[in-house]
Amino acid sequence: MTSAARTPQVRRSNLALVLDQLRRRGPSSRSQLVAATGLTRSAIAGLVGELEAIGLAVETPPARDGRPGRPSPVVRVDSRCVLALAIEIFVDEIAAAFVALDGTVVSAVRRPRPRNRVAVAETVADVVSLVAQLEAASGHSARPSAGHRLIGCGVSVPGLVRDIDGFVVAAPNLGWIDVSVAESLASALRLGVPIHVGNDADLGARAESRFGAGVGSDAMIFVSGEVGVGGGLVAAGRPVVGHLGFAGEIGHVPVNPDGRRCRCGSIGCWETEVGEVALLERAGLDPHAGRVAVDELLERAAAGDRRATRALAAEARWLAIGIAGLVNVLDPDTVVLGGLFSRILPALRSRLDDELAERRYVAARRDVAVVGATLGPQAVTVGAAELAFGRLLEDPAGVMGAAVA
Amino acid sequence: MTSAARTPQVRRSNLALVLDQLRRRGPSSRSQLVAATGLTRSAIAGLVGELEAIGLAVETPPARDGRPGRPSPVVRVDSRCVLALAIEIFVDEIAAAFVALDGTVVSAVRRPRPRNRVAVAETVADVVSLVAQLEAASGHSARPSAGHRLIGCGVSVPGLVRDIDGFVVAAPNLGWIDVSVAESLASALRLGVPIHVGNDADLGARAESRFGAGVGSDAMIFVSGEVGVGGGLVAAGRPVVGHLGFAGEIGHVPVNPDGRRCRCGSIGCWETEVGEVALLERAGLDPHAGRVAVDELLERAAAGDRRATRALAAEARWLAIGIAGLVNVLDPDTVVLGGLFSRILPALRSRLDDELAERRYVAARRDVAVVGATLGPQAVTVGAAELAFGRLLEDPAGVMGAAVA
DNA sequence: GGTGTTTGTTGACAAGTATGACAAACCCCG
DNA sequence: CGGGGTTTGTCATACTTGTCAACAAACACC
Repeated sequence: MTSAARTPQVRRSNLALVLDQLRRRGPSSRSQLVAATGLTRSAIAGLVGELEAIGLAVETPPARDGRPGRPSPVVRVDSRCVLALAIEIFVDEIAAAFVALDGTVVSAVRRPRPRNRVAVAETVADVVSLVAQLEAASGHSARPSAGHRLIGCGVSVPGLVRDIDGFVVAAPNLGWIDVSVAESLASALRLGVPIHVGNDADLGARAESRFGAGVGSDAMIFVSGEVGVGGGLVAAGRPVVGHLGFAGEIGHVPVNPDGRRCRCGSIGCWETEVGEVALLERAGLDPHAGRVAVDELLERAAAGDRRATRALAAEARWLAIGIAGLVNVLDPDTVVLGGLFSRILPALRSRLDDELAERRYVAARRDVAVVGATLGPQAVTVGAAELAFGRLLEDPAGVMGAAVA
Repeated sequence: MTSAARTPQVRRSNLALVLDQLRRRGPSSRSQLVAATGLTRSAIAGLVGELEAIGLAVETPPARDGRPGRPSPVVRVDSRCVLALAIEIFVDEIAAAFVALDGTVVSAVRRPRPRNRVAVAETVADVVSLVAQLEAASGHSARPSAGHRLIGCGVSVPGLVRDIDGFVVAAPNLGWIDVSVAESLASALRLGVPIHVGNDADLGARAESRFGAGVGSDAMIFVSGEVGVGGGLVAAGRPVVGHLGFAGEIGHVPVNPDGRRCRCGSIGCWETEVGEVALLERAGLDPHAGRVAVDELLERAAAGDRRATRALAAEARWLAIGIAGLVNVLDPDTVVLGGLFSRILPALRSRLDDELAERRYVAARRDVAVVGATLGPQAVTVGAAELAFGRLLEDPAGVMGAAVA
């Protein structure tokens, strides 16, 4: 409680609370909202009414549930009125999507791109054209229009993103250093809405925490394996961003002091031992062949290939070493594995569990669920939208213009 | 904001806010409180009046500061009215103290104990006698009395403590497993106030964050080196406890997969490479000789002894490896070194900085201050009291009985 | 001693939730 | 089909809390 609870804050906070409940628990009856929030029936009536008036919620006639008493109308998040534009910038691909407030992806387009076309200006130009394509494909406009209102834009970048202003301090895989992506995109797209930038793994974590494998967990770690290894943390139900917003760079935790030099300059970072490159190298496959090579590896292992099996075992061991450290530091109840790791999880599940049990401090007293991500590649999309919705979720009436009769 | 902002909540929250400000910034004028909280003069007047009425704050006549305008009375935390009883259980020592609401240790006693007398029953008996000694020495009573009111009791234990109920799940150095220290102490001491139990490093972190080297930091890591290595985390200004309360067990992060077996059962835990035992062993000294041996080591190193210097260098290297990992994961603005580490920090400062710079991901873009703890051994005392004051700080009027004319 | 500035005090006001009475809508039962 | 029991929405009212504006008090400065 850093800020004072001034009178208008009360309304704002309760409005946000109701909206949050609706998003968390899905469509709920007003009486359920009363029970969940502790507010009175009249207060809930007023709050729901306001959410409805500003176009964030809709009430549907009560469903007959067979229980005595007057049936309570069902309130749900209005998934048609407001949208967020999610933009994802990866090394070999860019993507754009419209996402509704309830986390559903309304429309999405993605486009691969050559590895030699990742400069900032080129990327921005490509994104502009991709957004135009998205508008054409979806029939929606990214600019404020009648039916659907664009509320914000979230951008995913594989790099260190400063929390306060979305400044990209470094994106090694893109060769970016000190880039104001938000400003560039703002002037190129001219959306008229704020643009927020976030780290891809952080956004994935946000999405999994809200809509995916981390639902219900108040202390979660998201471990995403792609070319590099990224992560996002949730503590006390909230994303951990750290001082500048760089929290979650778990790929660069030193795990092997006698290991290989990492492209970050350090030695024995976790991502020199786990992830696509390390896995494929150990299996004797082309380390830069991407997803198809991983599938090949899994097939070989399933067929009993010795080298493939050993590569997976090594991956499990190093994965366990890193996860054990994170678990001991952060004591989560859930560890969500995303990207590469969720694909190979079935193949190394038992080995991983064994290694983990051996390395967790007082392992017997913990119960950490290590699970695969459930949103797949949509996680980053939804997370970027979540970032864009941030202000709206904190102050629904303020953002929507609060003009209520 | 998970809970609804009901009407009385507003008052509670603002009361807590004012008290928090007074503790954070020290004695403040009412006008300073107005500026800091954003509340109006009349609201502050009411809140300060209530804090005064329930005995948590005192107003003193304004000091002449030479500026125009009506001088504003100075409000300070009343350090006489309420006390917390802090009990510290270490391997070779137990301690008890009365701590005031402003963090000052009013009276303290400590007593060494033989290593073969650490069973739970023995410890509880010793604590009871120590508290009696404290009462005699201080003239205060641990039971509710007229002048000073005991508000709670905080207990520090070197082990895994479950957050919700203070259940000690494991304290390896004491040989404790699944002990309800709170219940045992409650029935032995009969204080009439709630007893809270916490991990020693977590409590030290709390104290350093509030009153020590971490003041003003909203993302801090506290690394405490004693026989083992413990830690406490602060994110977004709040202690990170994790799912069960076990967060901060940084001593058991795997840092050396080819290292020694740790007493926790795992291999290559951080505390097998740093801490008193590792340091003394490398220097060729008795690893269990304690503080005097460390002093001896520091003297030798200052005198140019090769082996001592090398032991310190190794300590710096492994310390940097662990800290770099934590920094990359949590992105703090401050790393506070406590216990052993703060004592040897001057001797390994430059080496540590070099090693850190080499291992931090995108090091140039970060500015993390690595500093020594400032509270010394009092940190745990103050932290335990802080834990005991917890409820009071969240709901001052509710705990104090709110009888205001 | 007057003026300007800052701040505490006071009472009227506004915003929001809580309360309680009442009506509506459902189930069950006869 | 109608009455009793139950749950819930609605409405008017009360209460709590912070805000606002006017005024008085206490200081520095001239």
